[in-house]
Amino acid sequence: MLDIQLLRTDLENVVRLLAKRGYTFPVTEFNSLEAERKTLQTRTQELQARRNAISRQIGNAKSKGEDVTAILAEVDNLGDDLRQAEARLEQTQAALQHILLQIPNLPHTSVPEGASEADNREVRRWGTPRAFEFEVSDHVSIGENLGLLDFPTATKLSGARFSLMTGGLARLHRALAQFMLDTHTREHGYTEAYVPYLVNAESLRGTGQLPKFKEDLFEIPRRRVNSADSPLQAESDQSQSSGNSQHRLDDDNLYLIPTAEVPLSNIVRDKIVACESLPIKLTAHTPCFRSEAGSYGKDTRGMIRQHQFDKVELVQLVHPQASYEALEALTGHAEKILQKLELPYRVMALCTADMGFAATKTYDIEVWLPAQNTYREISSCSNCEAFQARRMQARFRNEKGKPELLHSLNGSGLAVGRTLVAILENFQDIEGGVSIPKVLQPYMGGLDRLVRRMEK
RNA sequence: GGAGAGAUGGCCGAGUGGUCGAAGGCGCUCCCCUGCUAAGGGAGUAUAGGCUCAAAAGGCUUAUCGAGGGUUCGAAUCCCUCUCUCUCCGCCA
Repeated sequence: MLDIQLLRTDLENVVRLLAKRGYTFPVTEFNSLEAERKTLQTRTQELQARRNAISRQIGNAKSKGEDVTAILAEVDNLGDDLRQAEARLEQTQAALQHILLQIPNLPHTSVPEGASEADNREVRRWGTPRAFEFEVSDHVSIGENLGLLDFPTATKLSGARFSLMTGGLARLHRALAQFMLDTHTREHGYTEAYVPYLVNAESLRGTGQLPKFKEDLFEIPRRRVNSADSPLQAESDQSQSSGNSQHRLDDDNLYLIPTAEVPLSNIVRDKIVACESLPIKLTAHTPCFRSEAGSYGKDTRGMIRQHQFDKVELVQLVHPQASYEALEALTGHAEKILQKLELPYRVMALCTADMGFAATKTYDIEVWLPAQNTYREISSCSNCEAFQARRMQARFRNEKGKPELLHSLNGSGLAVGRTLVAILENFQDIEGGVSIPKVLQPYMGGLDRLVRRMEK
């Protein structure tokens, strides 16, 4: 969420910056709502002040045993006026809030301007793609030929975009997650966390998935007893507006996390942490769930795009002055994993058009996939500045002792499934085996190669 | 799932309709006193808004006592709904 003060004082600049990322700010609507808000708020507060003053007067008079009927007559119609003003103000503020929650973050000055992902800028490359002396297979063929990857059965169990791994492949998957966690906790100073995989709407609003990207999420409705058949309940239900109770019902639902960024970042929601406790660096290995609505036909083969995938997430909550430095460091932490695994990759600075909703600046890390003969995203590292912190009311006590919004960053370190894909494809051999990167071998009980087991 | 008890500031805790953003204590900050230490005295110490001001300072003002709604001129206090926490019973990895 952007600072509404900024919209009031420097709207022109905000509109210009948002246009860079292809977002058209509803200027007229905002201005008229804002003007309305101002009038209504002033009037409401005046009425409230009057009510408070008169009530105080009544209290005074009563304590002295004086007659208050004269004063009471004075407030006769104040109540209605006030109620009306309050209701209209609330409506206007809700409308403003609605607009505010839909506005993406402003791009940082260092972000390349662009119209599509084609305008992303390569920052650096690491490693050299291996030259194969045979025709490479993709991870699906490799995994299936090993007898360790089974999409038809996964489809039987759940449907499209799920996968089933067994044996050495399942273990390799687990080894990867362990290896990543160990590296980040032991070498990069992150604290490991175990987090809920189901979160409430408030948390998702905090990190920016709600309200705008609801259709990307898996929603778990809370079972509620229908109280309509209980006459006692039904009666009390009528006292509430139906719109309100509907709203509450929605808000009560839980959602499967699309990324551990949500639970990790929301740890500081509604908190004011001590300045000395920054930076807070957290990592967690979790499954992630995405409905992938709107990606029909994209990456339908294999485990690149799944409804459920594992990821080791990195989150940092930092002092505002340190956030861009932290973004470089965090990206480096994710890169380190690929380096240790000896997987070639490149780092892309996303252009204004390709960045996520909450980010001011994002680096994507793309790993080399021989079968696709291209680099594919395996991590996305973003600085959100105060955008999420403002939604979450996540603050720290600054040097002057005043609460100030902190900056939040997140990045994958890394997507486990895609890393597995990269290993299968980059380390395949001519016999259909896959050698296991050195750093993973201790996690595999010393195993150095996946091979097809002889059928008995 | 059943029965009960709760939710107040950084923490503890008082407050059952009026001047309460909230007593008292602890903690913290500053000042005073005291060779040092210990003890003592004083002052301060929530957050988010709005209006005003060129800005800062300041001034005026609103909201917030788990959340939402209601009653009332007036709600931390009364009523309703929900959420969460704790205790006991049952069930369970």
